Amino acid sequence: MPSKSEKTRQRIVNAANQLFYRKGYNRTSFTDIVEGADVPRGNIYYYFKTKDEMLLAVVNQRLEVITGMLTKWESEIIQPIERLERFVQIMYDSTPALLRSGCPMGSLNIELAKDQPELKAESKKLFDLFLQWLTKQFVAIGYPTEARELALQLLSRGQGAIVVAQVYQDPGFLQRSTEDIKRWLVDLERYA
Amino acid sequence: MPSKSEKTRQRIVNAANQLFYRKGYNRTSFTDIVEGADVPRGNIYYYFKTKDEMLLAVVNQRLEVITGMLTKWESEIIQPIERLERFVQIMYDSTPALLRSGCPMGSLNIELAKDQPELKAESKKLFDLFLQWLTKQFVAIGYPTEARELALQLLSRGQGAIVVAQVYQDPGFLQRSTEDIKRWLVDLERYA
DNA sequence: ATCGTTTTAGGACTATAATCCAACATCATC
DNA sequence: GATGATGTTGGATTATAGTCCTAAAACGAT
Repeated sequence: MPSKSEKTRQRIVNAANQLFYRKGYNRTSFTDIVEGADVPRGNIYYYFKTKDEMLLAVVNQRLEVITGMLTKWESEIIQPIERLERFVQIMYDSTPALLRSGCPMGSLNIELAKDQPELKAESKKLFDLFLQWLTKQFVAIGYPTEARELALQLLSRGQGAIVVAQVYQDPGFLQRSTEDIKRWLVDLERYA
Repeated sequence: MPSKSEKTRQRIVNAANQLFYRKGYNRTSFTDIVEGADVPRGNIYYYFKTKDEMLLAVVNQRLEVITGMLTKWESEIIQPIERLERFVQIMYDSTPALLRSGCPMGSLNIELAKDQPELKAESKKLFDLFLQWLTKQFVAIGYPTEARELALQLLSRGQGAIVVAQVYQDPGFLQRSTEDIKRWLVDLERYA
């Protein structure tokens, strides 16, 4: 059972996670987090000394959640092509959040890449995790040598679609893009 | 001839423009701008009352520069397909800046889309300008009905390539992506 | 040269952010 | 149930950001 303290910590990380996504890292203040997590002002510093530390905690939590998701997909979905389709599908399923706040992983990296190299390195791990997993799937459908490049291309397509869909608040574009990507994947598998 | 005051204003806008690109809008302070433009602290408020106003000025300047560029392309390049290729080429030519700070238009929109809707609407104009121009070119190569969708796809591909190339600091990926896009364009024109 | 307008100049003021602290409560263990 | 470790609390402190103000300098027109 999680201790009371552990639960408080979780509340803080959850609040920070959501705020970093919705407002961006730099525009999120400790006050925001404290209010979001409903913990008294000073208490937060018992858990995290700096805002940077909070980002690490948030990224690590995301990494865990994503790892869990990908592992689950690998155990539940037998065909690698269907795993890839599942990845694309989740993008489509997240349309409302993506239109509102963009890609949680992409927008964070873009924000931090500007001039916060240490934090960017941290958030890049999210990309690495997906990249590795996607690469593995592309290997499995028969592209041992091009797998990594194909994984990068898949990420690239996803990121592009999300950015444009968000700029134009256009769920239709996101839908058509995800369908395009799925067609591309199916063709790739067919002609492997 | 530009008056002295006009030149000062320009220096301020130029400094802000560069800083907004390199550090992002929210992480750029008035102090940064004042130092970058080398004007005394208080003087800046003679030109811009708020930071928001500065963003408007920066966006407007960018719009003018881009309009000039696109107009020039239209007068100098006869074939619409070559105009489109030129658009892609400029992406490739900007590799170092894109790897460092991302897409000036994309990253700005992503940053402001989070929770600054008025400012986001302003920066969206940059996308609109490109979208309109690209749409016109796709019409010209024979896609009257799908022109806008193709233009969105082109923007999407560009944004995705830049994001991934920046995350992985990979100029090669950007190069391959721009080549892919050019091939796609050429094929589009061929089978119009 | 004078006068009114524009521009310069630097510091003052206010708001908000991040960080720290010292006293207090709670809990596990002996 | 006494004691040390763990966690809680709200306010205090400090840094930084954005905004404003007032006085002086520069400029342009008469």
